[in-house]
Amino acid sequence: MQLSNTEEELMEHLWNLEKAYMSDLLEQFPDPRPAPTTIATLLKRMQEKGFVSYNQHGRSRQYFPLVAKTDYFGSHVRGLIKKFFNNSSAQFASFFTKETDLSAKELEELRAIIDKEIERKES
Amino acid sequence: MQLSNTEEELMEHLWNLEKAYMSDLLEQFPDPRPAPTTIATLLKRMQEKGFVSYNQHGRSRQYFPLVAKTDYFGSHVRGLIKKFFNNSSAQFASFFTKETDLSAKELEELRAIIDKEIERKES
DNA sequence: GAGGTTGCTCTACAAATGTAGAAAATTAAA
DNA sequence: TTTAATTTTCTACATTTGTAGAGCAACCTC
Repeated sequence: MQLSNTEEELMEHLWNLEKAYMSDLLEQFPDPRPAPTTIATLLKRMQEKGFVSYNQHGRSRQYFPLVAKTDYFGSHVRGLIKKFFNNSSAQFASFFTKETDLSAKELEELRAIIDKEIERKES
Repeated sequence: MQLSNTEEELMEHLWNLEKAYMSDLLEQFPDPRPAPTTIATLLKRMQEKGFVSYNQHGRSRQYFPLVAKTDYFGSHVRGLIKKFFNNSSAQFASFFTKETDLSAKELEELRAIIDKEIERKES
């Protein structure tokens, strides 16, 4: 099952913190903070969906992600590519570089990454 | 407002066809086809959300997208980048190349694209 | 040890989503 | 022209999402 939008936002915070108590998570939200019960509900649903677990640490729980950000994100992107780009990563990459307006520096950086990848692949 | 998942799928077909009658759209779906009323409902909602319009063409309507795929997709990706990569395209690109397991050929292709972009930028 | 604070579960409820039947209107087909 | 298929609107209903109060248990504080 998929995370909903709000759940995803919460997950982001959890990925950043790696481990967190309710209060830590609550703190992460910008000012008109959601009610603590809202966060609690979300965490519960996320547990049911298998994205989050916790360690009972004294009185309360220290939550942590069960799914790595890279995994989650990777499958997300693959989904997009499949849906919009006929499953062609290169087609996507092409679109991406053209459309997202990378700076010269970013482009250089990206090329370096790719070169490294190519090298890695060759060995 | 955003398209929901099913709406997005339908939109995909519409982008592919460019213009389409109900029946054309219905045909696009793999076998356990949704009921025609389902498609109709979706189209209606998509019109309300401003993603689709139509020309009354004789008895029925020829639907067409109001939003270009590249625009829709671009803002989608930008959203992801913002949410997951701290708004850094390069960070995203790096992740992308590392994680999506491009083939050697795709990597070469991608590098060519980037080189071209760099060139374009320099001029 | 009485009262506030925190974190949790349970319950609730409005809005959005996924799905489609009923019915009307139109048209194609026999 | 009677019948059958097509397209649309309306209505409906279960599920999921966003949001949070009520209430309870555990703790902290004086």
